Amino acid sequence: MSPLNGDQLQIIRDERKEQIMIAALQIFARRGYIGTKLSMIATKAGISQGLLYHYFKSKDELFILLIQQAIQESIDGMKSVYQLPGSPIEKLRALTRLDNEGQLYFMLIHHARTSDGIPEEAKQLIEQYSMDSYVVDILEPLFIEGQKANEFTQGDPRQLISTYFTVVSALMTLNIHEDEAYQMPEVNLLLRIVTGRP
Amino acid sequence: MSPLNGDQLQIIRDERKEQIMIAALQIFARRGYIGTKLSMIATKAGISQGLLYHYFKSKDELFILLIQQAIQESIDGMKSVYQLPGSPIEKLRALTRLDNEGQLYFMLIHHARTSDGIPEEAKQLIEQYSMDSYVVDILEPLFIEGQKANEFTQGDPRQLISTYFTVVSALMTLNIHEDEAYQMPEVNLLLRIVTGRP
Amino acid sequence: MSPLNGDQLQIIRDERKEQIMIAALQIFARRGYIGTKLSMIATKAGISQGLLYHYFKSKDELFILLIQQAIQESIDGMKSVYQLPGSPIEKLRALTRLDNEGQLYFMLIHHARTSDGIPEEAKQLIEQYSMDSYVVDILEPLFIEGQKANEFTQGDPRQLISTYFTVVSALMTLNIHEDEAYQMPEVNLLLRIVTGRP
Amino acid sequence: MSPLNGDQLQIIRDERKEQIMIAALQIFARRGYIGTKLSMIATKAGISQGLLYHYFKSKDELFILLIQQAIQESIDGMKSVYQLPGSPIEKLRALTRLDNEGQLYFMLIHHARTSDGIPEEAKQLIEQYSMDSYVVDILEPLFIEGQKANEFTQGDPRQLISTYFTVVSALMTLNIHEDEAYQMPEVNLLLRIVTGRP
DNA sequence: TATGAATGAGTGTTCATTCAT
DNA sequence: CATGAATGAACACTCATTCAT
Repeated sequence: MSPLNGDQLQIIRDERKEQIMIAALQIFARRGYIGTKLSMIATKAGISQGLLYHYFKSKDELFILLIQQAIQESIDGMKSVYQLPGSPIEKLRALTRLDNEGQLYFMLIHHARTSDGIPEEAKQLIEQYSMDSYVVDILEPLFIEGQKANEFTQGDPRQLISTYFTVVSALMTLNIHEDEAYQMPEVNLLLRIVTGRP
Repeated sequence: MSPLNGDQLQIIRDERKEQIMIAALQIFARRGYIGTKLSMIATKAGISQGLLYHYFKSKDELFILLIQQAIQESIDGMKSVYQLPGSPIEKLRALTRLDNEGQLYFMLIHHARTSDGIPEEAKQLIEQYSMDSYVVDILEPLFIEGQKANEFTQGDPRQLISTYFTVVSALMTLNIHEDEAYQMPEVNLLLRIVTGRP
Repeated sequence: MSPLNGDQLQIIRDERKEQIMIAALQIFARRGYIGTKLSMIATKAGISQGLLYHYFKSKDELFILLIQQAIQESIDGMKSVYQLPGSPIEKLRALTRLDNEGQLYFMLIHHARTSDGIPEEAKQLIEQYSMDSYVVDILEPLFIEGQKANEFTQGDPRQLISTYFTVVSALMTLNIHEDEAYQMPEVNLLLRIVTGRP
Repeated sequence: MSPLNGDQLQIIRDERKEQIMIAALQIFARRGYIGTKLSMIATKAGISQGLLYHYFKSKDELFILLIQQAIQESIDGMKSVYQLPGSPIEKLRALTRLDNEGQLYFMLIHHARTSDGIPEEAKQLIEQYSMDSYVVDILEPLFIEGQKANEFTQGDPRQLISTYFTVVSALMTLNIHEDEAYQMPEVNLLLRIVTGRP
């Protein structure tokens, strides 16, 4: 009945898949794996629950794909820091102000790392993507440059990255909830960890 | 004539109750409210599931009691900072190194604050225990003293406390998982937020 | 393109809902609220237990809907007495011979009135539907007419209605069980309460 | 340790057993078999739940014993009608005004007869105690005498008894609930069934 | 492809019954 | 005898997943 050719169909399929994943990301990131019901995702994506299973084999698969995407986006984001303008400290400040989708990816990873009860494969993906092998590697040149320029405090740059990244990562989770009580700290206060200056 | 002395019975009851709450704390803190099944708590406490209901009316009640305890312990912990020896900075450093149970309480509160699906009463308890009214109030004298002694950076002490506490609080969650990847930062690095010095 | 026409779907839904309610009525009426397990209803309706929850939010809701229906049917039945042929005494005789479904509704109400452990809302519905405000009001003209025609005994018609209705109502409960021991009385014997004649 | 001899112990035992049965009767009669929890009986009897099992093997046994007692008391009550003073109609009027405990027994039997889910043995006891073989047999001489004295309406006395007894029995259930809506009918109105006179 | 009805395994909770003291 | 802690087999209800249409 449909005159659409194979390619067009594939494109529609991919768009629909992307649309579902965006909806899923928002809910998984805020509610965690167990707290997320497929009905929520379906409703947010504007489709029926059954249709989810035409695109994803299971809740697990959908979650794992999101984790993979989150890891990839996160790595890409880190790498793009070098394209940002300004001095090392300015680059880092800009990196710290992630856009909303970036924050969701952070939260998703943070959640997957700190919760029990998530799919085993997701756990393993997260483990592989350890800070040492990715984030720290990527940011090391920036920090070394910053230290040379005397913008950053001295000491092991890898440990500095690790600490800073951990703090920022943990704070994302709070920020996304717009929780008045946990006031999102001033970026400048956080940067003190790296700069060692008021 | 009575099979067991009333006092003895009460003591046994209290011990058993405490034993269940300790088990529950460990699981709730790590897995969150929804992710925690009563069967897990029962198994961890070494009792049957049904017995839980001799001691607690419901999962909600158990959770709420834990939240109350967590808040109380947290407040007490904060207040005890003034009994610690040393200068303001040394007091704060010691406070930051909480014992394991303290960390679990932190995680529990952190979790309750950042998750959906929590019992309404628990939510409200957490709200009442906002940083402004408790933590910040309690720590304000310490920070002002630190600023006078020029150990702490200048600026609004309340904002400083809020930021530092938020960061430490968020990091507790990671530390408890003994997650090698998220390396628990050096306390000294964190203190830079407060001291403004390397 | 849509798999099923919206109207068709709604019809199927309504039929299925009706089918469940009929099954539920039979079991609730005989076994009472507490004595009725959802598995019984599901089995009788030929569906799975989980499916019940696509049509009714809870056991309570299902029960309350049945009570509402029972009250409505009961009122409608009373009102229809005036469409029946014959003299007042003949009309009343016909009304006393209710069909099977009518009897189930009577039993349901009877049960809800005389049992503990019923949902609060159901209790309230029953209270509102007190004899005074509905049944007695509706039947009063019939009884007054019967008294004028000298077919009914003299005295307060409202009290007469109340008594007669209470007796018939209580007897329904027995009849439904096809209990040989409690033989359903001859209608004529019961009518003596109203007529005051052999 | 106890200096009590065997007989005294047995007496105490029997008293305690009776005390439990009285408590059980009140609750079973009002709430039915399923609706009655052993904890309710224990509380009402002022003993612990466990102690129930020193006197009764199970909930079923307790219920069955009560049914047996109810049947026996009911038969004895019927028989005692002949000791009452007055004419047949006055005797019947007095019988209809049962004391509270008698009403509870009626309700218990009524409940057991009209509910599903009660122990099989209780069901069988009730069946054996059919009206034909007991109640009707016992009351038949009274009714025949009443008919001879022209106090009662003519016709099959056994059917008359059956009807009257059924109506009274069903009404007990309502009366015990002190339900304003179901107004307990005037005894005189009920007696019309038997007398055929206003 | 798309729907939503349908299923069943699993959760929180209750309660008759048993048991150590 | 007497207690109340302890158990486990239900029960009401939820939700990921399947399936007929």
